[in-house]
Amino acid sequence: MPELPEVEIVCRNLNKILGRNSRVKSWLFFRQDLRFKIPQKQLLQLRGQKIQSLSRRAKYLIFYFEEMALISHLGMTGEWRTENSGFDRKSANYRKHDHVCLQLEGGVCLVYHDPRRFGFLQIVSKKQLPAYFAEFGVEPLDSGVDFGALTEKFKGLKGPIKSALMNQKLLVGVGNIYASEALYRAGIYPFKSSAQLSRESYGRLWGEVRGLLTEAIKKGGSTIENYRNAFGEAGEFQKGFYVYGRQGEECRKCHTPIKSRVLSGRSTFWCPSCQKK
DNA sequence: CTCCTATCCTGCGAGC
DNA sequence: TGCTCGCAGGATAGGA
Repeated sequence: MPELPEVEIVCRNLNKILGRNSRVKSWLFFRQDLRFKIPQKQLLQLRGQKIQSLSRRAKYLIFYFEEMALISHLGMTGEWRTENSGFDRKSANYRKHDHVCLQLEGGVCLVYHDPRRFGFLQIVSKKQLPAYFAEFGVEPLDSGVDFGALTEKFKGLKGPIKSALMNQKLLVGVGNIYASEALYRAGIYPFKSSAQLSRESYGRLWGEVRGLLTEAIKKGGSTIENYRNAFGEAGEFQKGFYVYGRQGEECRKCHTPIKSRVLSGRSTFWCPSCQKK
């Protein structure tokens, strides 16, 4: 589920909830061995504190407290959902793989659910945040991104363009699905070397990345109107995929069968006619 | 340096 | 029906 659009949607939905109830009452821990061990003691120290704001950086959620920040990464299968106060392990709506419950004053609980446990929660001081994200690339949806400079960086790379597009040190938020989709939209062969791609192609690619992510946020957001029950779930956008998961099916534009091949261990999809070598 | 592989986990669908 | 296999949207350590 979570590439940039999905994390952005979770962030927006959580913000709606936190607008009303934002003070931490306490925490419940059902399981602590996520990707990293849950920092229980530090989380408990946040009791009584207000969540000042919640934002997204790359595929990470950041909850801001007085001195500290809580970082939440959803890994592959992480979800936050709401439950009413009184939720615990014995509640009827407790689900397998619910690991943490953040109880807010005012009667709402935020429950972190993550079957594969690739996600994590970390506490860092707010001062440490710039260092934490120092190695991360540009936000594709920010205004004022220097895409010319990004193009030059990409042109200095050796590997295939799809790998570069997924490298979070250059550009954040694009994962395996949106990489294939963006390259399709831009008419770029995924295995083409980053260095050999023309500046014109890069110009198209950045435009398509932004358009794609924006559109995905819009579609996901529309399905998740009833965010209190369903936020965190994938939206409608998968219906609009042009290539992802469509190997053997016809290209929506030219009817050529979509191909797929593994690149760096990740399934890669493209239309051999629309995306020429 | 850069690139690829394996790995952390559970669930699901395909195929037998 | 029930089993095994392969694969899944992230990120990183370690080897070549």
